[in-house]
Amino acid sequence: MSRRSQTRLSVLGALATEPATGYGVRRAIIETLGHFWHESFGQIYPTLAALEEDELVERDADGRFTITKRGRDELASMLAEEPEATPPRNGLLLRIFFAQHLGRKRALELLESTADAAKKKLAEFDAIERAIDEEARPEAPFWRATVRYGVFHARATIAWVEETRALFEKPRAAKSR
Amino acid sequence: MSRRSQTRLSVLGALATEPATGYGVRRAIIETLGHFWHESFGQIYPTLAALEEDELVERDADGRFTITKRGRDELASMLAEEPEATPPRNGLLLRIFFAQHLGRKRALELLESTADAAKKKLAEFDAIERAIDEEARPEAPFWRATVRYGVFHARATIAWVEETRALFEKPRAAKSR
DNA sequence: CTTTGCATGTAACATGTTACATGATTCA
DNA sequence: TGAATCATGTAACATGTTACATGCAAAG
Repeated sequence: MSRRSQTRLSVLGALATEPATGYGVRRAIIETLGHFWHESFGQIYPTLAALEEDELVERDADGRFTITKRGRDELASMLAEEPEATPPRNGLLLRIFFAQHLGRKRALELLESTADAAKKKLAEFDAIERAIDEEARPEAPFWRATVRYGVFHARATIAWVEETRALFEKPRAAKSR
Repeated sequence: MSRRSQTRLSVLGALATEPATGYGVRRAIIETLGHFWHESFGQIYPTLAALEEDELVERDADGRFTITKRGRDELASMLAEEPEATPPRNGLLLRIFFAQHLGRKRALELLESTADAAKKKLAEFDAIERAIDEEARPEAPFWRATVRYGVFHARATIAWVEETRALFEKPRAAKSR
């Protein structure tokens, strides 16, 4: 059962903040968790149906879904489980690892585009941080923590590119056969 | 076609380094890429059969697979593609984001176990770095780069936990930046 | 009156994991 | 002899994406 569905968790979490339609759940997830979570309609609608079946959510008169008491209990219990250790699959590192077959020039280009993407994210995170501060919701510390995670890791990526660029530019060790 | 199989890429890459049986491919991937890549037998065997069908690999007398010339070309071309942007699904951040429903104590425990795991990884990365230096292979700069990525990001996680712990322990002081 | 956004849903497909079946070889 | 490791494979299942079909309502 290792790969229990975290879709349920994300949907219940979204509804715990605010009742919404299926469409609205997706929008909420994109707007708030977009940088580190993703759900598609093909997952959300069947999940909502299953949650309703289990009486964890209810559909109100407007067609919006509201989380029930049992739903909140279930949410708390799912949150308490250890986060699923996603099997690691980092496409960037796969390419760097085999970069000998890619060539130095392309490898350097890959590094640059990685750094550019990280810098773009940093700017976005900065905007999100300010938005959270302005709203001053009770959830603010938690939301802020997720954004800060993004900031720390984007900076780590940029620093890694700096170091790695130097490593790749040195002709000494990086000569391919 | 956005979700092209990167299993092919990892298997071809492993065979470009050294011919191996299906079992050996898996072992090679675990030993070398284990921290940022994963393949299961259920993927490897059908992938090897498909690669053989496409004449990208050949089976030699001992039953080991060897990459062909076409296989090397295909590998180079796959490496040149932009890394797949894996839909973001970070179970830790999902829990942190909804941590209001989890409780402060459990949230802090989650932070601590995250930091512990990161510290353990740092030690492992350190050992791998030294092993790479000792072997002195031509691939060393690239292998080293992947490990260094892990180091930078593990450190980022530890630093983030430090900051976040403070944020959770006294939610009033949410002004730092 | 047409485009855009809201809203729901499904079917086909792609991907990937887990559990199992099977057998050979190596080594203590 | 018995355990561990090497080795191959498949079937059932879980998960998730993409493309499509459908329709309403608001805005321009």
